Amino acid sequence: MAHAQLAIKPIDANFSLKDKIYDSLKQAITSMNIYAEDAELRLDERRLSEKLEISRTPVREALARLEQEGLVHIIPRRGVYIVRKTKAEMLEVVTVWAALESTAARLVIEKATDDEISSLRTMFITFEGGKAKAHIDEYSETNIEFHQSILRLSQCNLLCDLADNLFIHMRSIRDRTIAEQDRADRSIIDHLHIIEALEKRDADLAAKLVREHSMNLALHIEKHADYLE
Amino acid sequence: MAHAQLAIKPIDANFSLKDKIYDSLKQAITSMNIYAEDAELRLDERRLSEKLEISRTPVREALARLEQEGLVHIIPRRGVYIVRKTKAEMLEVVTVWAALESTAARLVIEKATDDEISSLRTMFITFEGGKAKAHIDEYSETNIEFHQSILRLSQCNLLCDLADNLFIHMRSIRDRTIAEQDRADRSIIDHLHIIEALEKRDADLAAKLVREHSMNLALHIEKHADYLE
DNA sequence: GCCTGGTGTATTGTATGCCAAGAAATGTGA
DNA sequence: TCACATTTCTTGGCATACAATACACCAGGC
Repeated sequence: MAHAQLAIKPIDANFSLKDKIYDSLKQAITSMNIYAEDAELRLDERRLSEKLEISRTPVREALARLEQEGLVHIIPRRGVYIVRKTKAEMLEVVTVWAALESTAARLVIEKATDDEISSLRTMFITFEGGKAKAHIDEYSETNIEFHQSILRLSQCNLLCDLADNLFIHMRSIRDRTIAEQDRADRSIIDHLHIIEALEKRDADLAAKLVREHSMNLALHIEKHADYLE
Repeated sequence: MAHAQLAIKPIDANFSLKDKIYDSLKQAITSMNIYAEDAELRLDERRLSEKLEISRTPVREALARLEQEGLVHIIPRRGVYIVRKTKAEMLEVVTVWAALESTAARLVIEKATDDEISSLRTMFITFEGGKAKAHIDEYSETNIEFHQSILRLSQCNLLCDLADNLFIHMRSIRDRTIAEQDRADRSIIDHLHIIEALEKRDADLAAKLVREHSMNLALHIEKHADYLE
């Protein structure tokens, strides 16, 4: 039903072009395939500002933030380039990711309710019994959701934020890391074991399983990710 | 002996005001006592640019980076403020720190030589036998050095960088966390145990000891850091 | 033909000016 | 005197102008 008064929205006064551009660029960068051979890694301030129909200043401030975050690299007087992680750097990302999620698992055991933990189970019902083969795409999403759920349930914002940043890089190569079917099946089994450890409130075991699960990804990258230089 | 060729250094062309200001401000912020009641948390773009004798633009870009890093908070049209962590946030910092250093310990065992590990011992010779009481100031430095050494020996840049950022916040309250003497003595004992675990190449034990050592700091903050709001 | 140096253009770095939003100060009426 | 409106001042947001550099291209000399 319509109100009799003019429906003025509270308006998000936190709208600043700088922030919008930051979000927009971040979104654009994370959703493009950085590792394609023909990927355009150069970012042109002027073209960006023209395309967004604003001046260069807020664009530059957004780029400064992205550089601090490690998504782009600014070479003075040369230009702005989207960062491609080397294989070694990607392995570091996964290693730190493992550290963060493993600690998150410990916190989940401290802080999450039984219900919250068991909610993790429900997201895998579709895939139980090795049906992952038929639904690899969906599974890829569920997989991500699972890991993010653990971080969320840890109720540690810093952990979530840092992990999200790392995840950007992992996401950009996920298509090539889950493609193999036995890896998907294996992954589901790992996840179920992790959930069991959480349900038993066995912090050491859960932390260990989470860490090993992530480090398996590291091993996989080490062996097969030749596209990372 | 002098070379026959002209020794031209590549010249650090990475001089950009933006970066210098960033370093300068970061240095200034980390070395001030943020948690003093009379601390001036407000940063004024114009005053800064006048004091540095440059324009506001590079200052703003430096501030944008500092915001992304979490050291300052920019409120649109209101001002720039140095961030004071709440107690809860500081606990998160320590928790994540524990996660990172614990993983670093594992990596040290994988990657460091026996010599590198035993080098950790030498920095504590001065304090052995409970002499920490007399040298608390020096010990505080050594303490920091120890933790940073572990990170360095892990040979994981990402781990080091992230930990350094967290350390900025921990450093700002360290005077009040090590002040008690039994904490200093206890700390040395912990460190020696950690070194022993590293020498035995017992990854699980080392990781556990490092984590617990850091989490003790969390407990201490939880109980005694009332100055954090 | 290749190297050297100069020139022009594209692009980034920095300075500056104007504008709008908040905050503080001031004025005004009950 | 107090509440509220108005003005003024402060301060950050954004646009734009100018300066400096990198790179491509070209011409001339060896």
